Amino acid sequence: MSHTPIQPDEPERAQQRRNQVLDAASECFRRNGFHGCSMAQLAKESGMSVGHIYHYFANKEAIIDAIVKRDLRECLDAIDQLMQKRKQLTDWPLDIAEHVDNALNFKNAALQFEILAEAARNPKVAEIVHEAHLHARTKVSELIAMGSPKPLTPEMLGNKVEVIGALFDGLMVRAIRYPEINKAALIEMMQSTMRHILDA
Amino acid sequence: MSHTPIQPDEPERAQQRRNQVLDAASECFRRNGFHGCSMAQLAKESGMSVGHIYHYFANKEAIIDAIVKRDLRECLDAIDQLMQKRKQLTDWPLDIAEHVDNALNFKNAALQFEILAEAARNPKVAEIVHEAHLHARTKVSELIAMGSPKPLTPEMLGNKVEVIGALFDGLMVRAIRYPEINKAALIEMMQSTMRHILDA
Amino acid sequence: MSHTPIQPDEPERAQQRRNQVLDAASECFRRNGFHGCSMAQLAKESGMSVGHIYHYFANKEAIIDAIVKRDLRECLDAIDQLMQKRKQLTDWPLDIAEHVDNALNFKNAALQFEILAEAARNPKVAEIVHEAHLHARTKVSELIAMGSPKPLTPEMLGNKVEVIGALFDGLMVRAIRYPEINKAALIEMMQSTMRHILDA
Amino acid sequence: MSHTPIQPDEPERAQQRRNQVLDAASECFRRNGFHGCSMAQLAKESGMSVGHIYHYFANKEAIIDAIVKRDLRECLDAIDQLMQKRKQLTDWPLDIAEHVDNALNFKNAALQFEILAEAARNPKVAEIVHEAHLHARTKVSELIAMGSPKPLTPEMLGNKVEVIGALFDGLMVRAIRYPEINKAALIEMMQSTMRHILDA
DNA sequence: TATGAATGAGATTTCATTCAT
DNA sequence: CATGAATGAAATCTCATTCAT
Repeated sequence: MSHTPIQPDEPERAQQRRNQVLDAASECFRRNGFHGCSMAQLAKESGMSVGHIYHYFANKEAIIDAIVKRDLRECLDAIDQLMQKRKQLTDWPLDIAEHVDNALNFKNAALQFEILAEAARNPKVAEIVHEAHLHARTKVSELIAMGSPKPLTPEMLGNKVEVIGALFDGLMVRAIRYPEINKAALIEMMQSTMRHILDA
Repeated sequence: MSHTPIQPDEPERAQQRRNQVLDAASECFRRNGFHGCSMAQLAKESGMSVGHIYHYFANKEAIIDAIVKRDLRECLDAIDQLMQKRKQLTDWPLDIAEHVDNALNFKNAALQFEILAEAARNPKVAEIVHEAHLHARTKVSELIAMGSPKPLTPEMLGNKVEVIGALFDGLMVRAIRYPEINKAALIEMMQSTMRHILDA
Repeated sequence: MSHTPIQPDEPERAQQRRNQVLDAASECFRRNGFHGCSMAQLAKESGMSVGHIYHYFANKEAIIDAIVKRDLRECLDAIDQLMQKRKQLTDWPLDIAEHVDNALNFKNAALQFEILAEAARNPKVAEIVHEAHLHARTKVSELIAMGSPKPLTPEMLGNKVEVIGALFDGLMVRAIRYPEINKAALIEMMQSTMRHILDA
Repeated sequence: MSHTPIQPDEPERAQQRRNQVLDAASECFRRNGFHGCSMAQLAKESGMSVGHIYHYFANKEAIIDAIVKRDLRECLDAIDQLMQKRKQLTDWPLDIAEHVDNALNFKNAALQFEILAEAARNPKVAEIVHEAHLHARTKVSELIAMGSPKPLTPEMLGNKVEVIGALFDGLMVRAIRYPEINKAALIEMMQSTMRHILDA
């Protein structure tokens, strides 16, 4: 004879509401930038009132922080998925097509640069970004270590991770600056380059 | 043989005033972003009145455009300088230290991401950025063609340019995300990677 | 049998707020002109904040348009009232005293000229003014047709309406240019003139 | 052996310069209104520098005043011309076509309403306008007295002047509100109406 | 939980006016 | 006489945030 708990799904409901805001913000920030998107727009696009958004987020900054965290978490998740796949593959570097696609995706890139620009002036965002980078670095290091024919010093490993990371991040820049890039040819050259780095 | 210029400093004075604004804007935009920097701040830092800035620029957009153009022009100039040097060097790729420095410079990177984020939503800025990319692409292509042991198809050449470009642009991302990066080790790996790409 | 309205005062409240602004604007525009009256003044006189006015009106133009519409609607209403009275009167033209009063009212006239001056350069206001004129023309036409001893062609009717209309509008000009005008004597001559026009 | 006077045509030159400004202002004020026309626009359209306009006019107000004076003077001149003609005509009222044209001229009307709106809030302009009205009133009174079959009391005369004046001023309103008016038919009815007033 | 009315600071832009040259 | 650089106040409009309901 348990009485129905008073608010058992409340946190869940709250989480859903938060996500409603974050989904709208993700879209809106990509399109207009953090500072080109007003709380009123966010309210309209998320289907809730301006005032109510403040029940879930202390202020706009908090929404930005959450978006940054969420986006970077998605990047880390993508790396995790890659690690799962990797265990079953022998010729791992061939599998980069999807990641190149991701890097060249305009909307992803737009948000990344919004985040990087914000990180360059907002210490809190800088901290979030830095932390995420360290996480990703660790994960990718493991991935590469697994695939390396010979044992590597941590320094060597770290350098490889950064250079490979730079390659993909550099692609994101092309999503904005040079969208007509030849993706297929690019993939081939990326693969060759990655093999060189991994084998070095 | 007096050659006092008749009125050469009339436009020169205006040019100087414009630069006063652009210098302040360059600083201010790096620190606070295009939209985090008010005309009042710009006026204070450039040492002229708010109203007077509008004698030289139609609106804030025009200042942003000018900053973007100026910054990209500086990038192109850097490439030109590199080409001059290149003619006297045999082992060109060794000379990248300065460019890695540049890419890892925090303030440069901050402005680049501000520009990229703006380009992602402002068509006029996108156009400026795209045009600059094409220019740079052409120049770097010449550079690489000169240094290539064997003749290359334009497509191959283009791919190499983009991948090498991506490498450096990716470094810029690290200036924000991972400033404690080991620059010296990075340079070595970058050189090795570039040699691989150039020789491919 | 309670009939508490469910939410009839929700839009009513908004309507009241809108009117608060329009009442202040009507006063303020008469005194200072559309462009001599700032949003700050409007805010102060309407007892609400500048920002909040923008919840009810998209911009100042919209307030001007609304004022113009409201004022012209009042003119049309005055004509309607006249038509009601007319049905019970045999000697209609004698009843113009009130309308002459209206025409000679300084504040009314001030707003009319503000509107006409605005209409001369603002197409949207011109459209509103034109439309109102056509409405008034139709109504006055009916009024005159009812009072005419003989049937009239639409053209003749229209001409009479315009000339009589011009007479009253011309009085408004005197409210500004010659406020010491002898109103009583004027009424008599206006009546005589109108009779002539109507009987022609 | 008279020495050439040092600055004999200086005032003439000055007058010409003043008129340059007033011509531009007349155009510009009609188009944009007194407050919609900046000194910079005035400078550009009059072909002289902003600063130099201030040599000839104390401030913008003074230009407005001068425009108002000039425009009203032109009206008085038109009346004078009419009086000249009148002396040679027996059937004077037939000659109103030109004046109806004038009243229905859009640009004239636009400026008149600009002036009236300004007069309603600016005491100095009100004074100028009032004075001009009195002048015109006197002149038209003479005109009508000359054409009257029987002697008139000054009051009767004044009333006739005001009503006839109102008729023409009312036409100006139509230039803005109802530009598609049938001018020919209007002239006929105006003539008939004026005869009635004059003969009363 | 949910709304949206309300605020006021601040952003961009314009403009009459002054002044050094 | 003539220029236009320079100023600073003020205008319109936006927006993050709060609060009564």
